Amino acid sequence: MGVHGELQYPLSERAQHLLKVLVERYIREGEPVGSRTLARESGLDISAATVRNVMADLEEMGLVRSPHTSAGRVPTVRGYRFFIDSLLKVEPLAPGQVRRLQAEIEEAAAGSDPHELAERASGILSEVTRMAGVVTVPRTEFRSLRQVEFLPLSGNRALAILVVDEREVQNRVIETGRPYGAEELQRISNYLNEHFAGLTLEEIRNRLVQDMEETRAHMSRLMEEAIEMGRRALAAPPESEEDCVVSGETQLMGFRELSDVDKLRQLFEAFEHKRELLGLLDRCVRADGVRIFIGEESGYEPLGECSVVSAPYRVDGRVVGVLGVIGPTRMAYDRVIPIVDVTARLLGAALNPRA
Amino acid sequence: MGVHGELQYPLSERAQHLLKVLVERYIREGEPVGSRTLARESGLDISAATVRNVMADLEEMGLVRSPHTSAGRVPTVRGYRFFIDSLLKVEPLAPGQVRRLQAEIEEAAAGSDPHELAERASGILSEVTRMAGVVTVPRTEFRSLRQVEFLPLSGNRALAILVVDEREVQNRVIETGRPYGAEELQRISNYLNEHFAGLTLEEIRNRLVQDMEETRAHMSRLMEEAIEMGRRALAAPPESEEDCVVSGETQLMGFRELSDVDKLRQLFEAFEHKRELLGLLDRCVRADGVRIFIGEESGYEPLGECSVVSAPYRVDGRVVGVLGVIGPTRMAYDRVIPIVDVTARLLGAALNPRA
DNA sequence: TGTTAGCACTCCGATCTTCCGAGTGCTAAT
DNA sequence: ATTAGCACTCGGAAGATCGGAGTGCTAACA
Repeated sequence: MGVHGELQYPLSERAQHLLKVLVERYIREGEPVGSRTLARESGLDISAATVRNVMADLEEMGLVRSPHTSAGRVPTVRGYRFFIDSLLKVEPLAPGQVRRLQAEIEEAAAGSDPHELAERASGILSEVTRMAGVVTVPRTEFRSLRQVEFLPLSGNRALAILVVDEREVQNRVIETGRPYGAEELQRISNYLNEHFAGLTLEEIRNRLVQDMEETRAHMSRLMEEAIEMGRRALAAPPESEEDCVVSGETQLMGFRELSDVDKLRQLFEAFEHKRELLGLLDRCVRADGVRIFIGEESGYEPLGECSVVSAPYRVDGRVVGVLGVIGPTRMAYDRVIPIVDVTARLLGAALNPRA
Repeated sequence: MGVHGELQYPLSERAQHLLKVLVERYIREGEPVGSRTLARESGLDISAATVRNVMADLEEMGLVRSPHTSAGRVPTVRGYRFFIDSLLKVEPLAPGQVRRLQAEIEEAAAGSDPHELAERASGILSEVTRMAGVVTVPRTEFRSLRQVEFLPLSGNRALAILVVDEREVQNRVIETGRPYGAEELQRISNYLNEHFAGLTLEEIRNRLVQDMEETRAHMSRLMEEAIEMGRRALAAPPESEEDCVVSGETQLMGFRELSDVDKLRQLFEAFEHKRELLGLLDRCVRADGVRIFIGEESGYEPLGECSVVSAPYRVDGRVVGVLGVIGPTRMAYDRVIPIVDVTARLLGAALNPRA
């Protein structure tokens, strides 16, 4: 962080303090802050007129603006940015809160498939922040295959059942080129289970390609078919709109700044087109911790009045998904940031293969 | 139909016609209809004053009302009811439309699990009606078991995998009382598959209870365990909020009558608490065809300004689910009713076990 | 008896005005 | 550099006005 908030001119201690108080107050009250109020609130022994001078500077730097001549000031996107990067100090979440979250996440993780888990996690985020929660379904690439089964279907199709990691069952219909009988399929699954159970899906995928090329010469018919079948069954499923779960959108209807039905509609439509959201969230997988997009920073029009606070979550040190919270730009970042941060860790932990 | 719309006093032909024209016009334009307009629009050679007299009658009977002294009239719930039950004639859907729907439904049905199918169907309904679609996930009670497998999990738990009807795979974690090994479980599934594959889940459930009681005496250990395991694996899953899928809620934000953010919020919150919706939809499984709830008729406050047009869908003659459309009371019933009707049939057909 | 023209009346909503308070920018004094 | 003072701006709330659409009622008419 920090790189975003660089300013041409350094800001005096006092100006920074005033900006901080202004943003905090605006977040709390939702109304433009006037010089008088700010002078009083700041704790500094300073007159309104002085504050006005400072405000003029801040305005020139693009950190605040006034909605009209005779209103107070509100933070601009840059103002929020600077506030978050340099002024905000985030308290760690109270241990009690952490425990509560942990309990909820673990309960959600017990015996739900990944999609359901994402739903639950998103619901939890939404409930505790009173804004919208968003969670991507955890990637299963790096989790290990426990067992695979094939069942014949009508025509040249078969049903592949993958059991991953004790918990999750994926099933896919695959084209087989010709009809296979149950026993044949049984032999194929035996072969695959023998050779690949315990490896991660990704490893298996690589191995399959490799085996195919290396040993093509002295491969038995069975092996060949098994490998082909495995390839089809394990082919990475297409990125789906369903990989991104949003919930608690309704919460956003409570905010003044979103009381315009048209804006609201745009926003909600955005939630339906999850592909864009996915793109946005993807941008934060490289970041190590919490990443924040303020208003237009997301580069996504309908989120103009909103901020996204997001964090990747990991299993075994690998990023397998992203979660976050979407709310009005004017949100209590100091409260939301640690929540997102902790939830990401907890979700990762809950996903870790058990002992 | 019909029983709802009984009136104390019979309505003259002319009054009925005027009511019909009024409702149609109101649905089209969304604004109270005045006597002058109505006189012109009715096609009858009649003066505005006469219309006013008729209106007074209709108002007394509670079929129309005026929002305020000097506005035109709008239909009341009873007015809509009478309109739908007695005045509306529904054209069957154009063959082209039917084919389009059919194509979409069948595409959706191909290789999706029931939940996904419900989502897709709901999406289709929403898209074609430009209102919100709602679909309950089809019950699997009456579909036949194809195969069952058990895999050991850690602790006293096992994973049960049920393959139902060629297409769908359900999996559940069950408590087993003691740890079981893979071979043991294999024998148990073999036993169950041998005896029960091909029967419907419900039949199996009954048989299991029956077998348990009848043959307790001369039952082998294996049988006993297999039956107990089967019982657990097939136990009816609890009714879940997820059994009801709503989509396209956003569409509702376009309607004038729902432009109040608070109302809208209530409505959207209602969509999140699907249990109530389920209750409402359940009330229409006994009806044979399309059933309509107008505004307060649903008995569900947040739907006050909305109507629900719903129909059960069947597989093998049995109702396995309900689908419908939710929109403003002022909706084009003549268009929506056949769509819901046809979609229900098509969905049923698409769910029918293939040859 | 049912229909119609005429008329006085009501009420909504759009438009305009007024007015107050909050807040600003600027200037001059400290 | 800071402050008090002051003229000025602007938004928004609270009326005031006004036109139009539509009504109910009455009296005349077929």
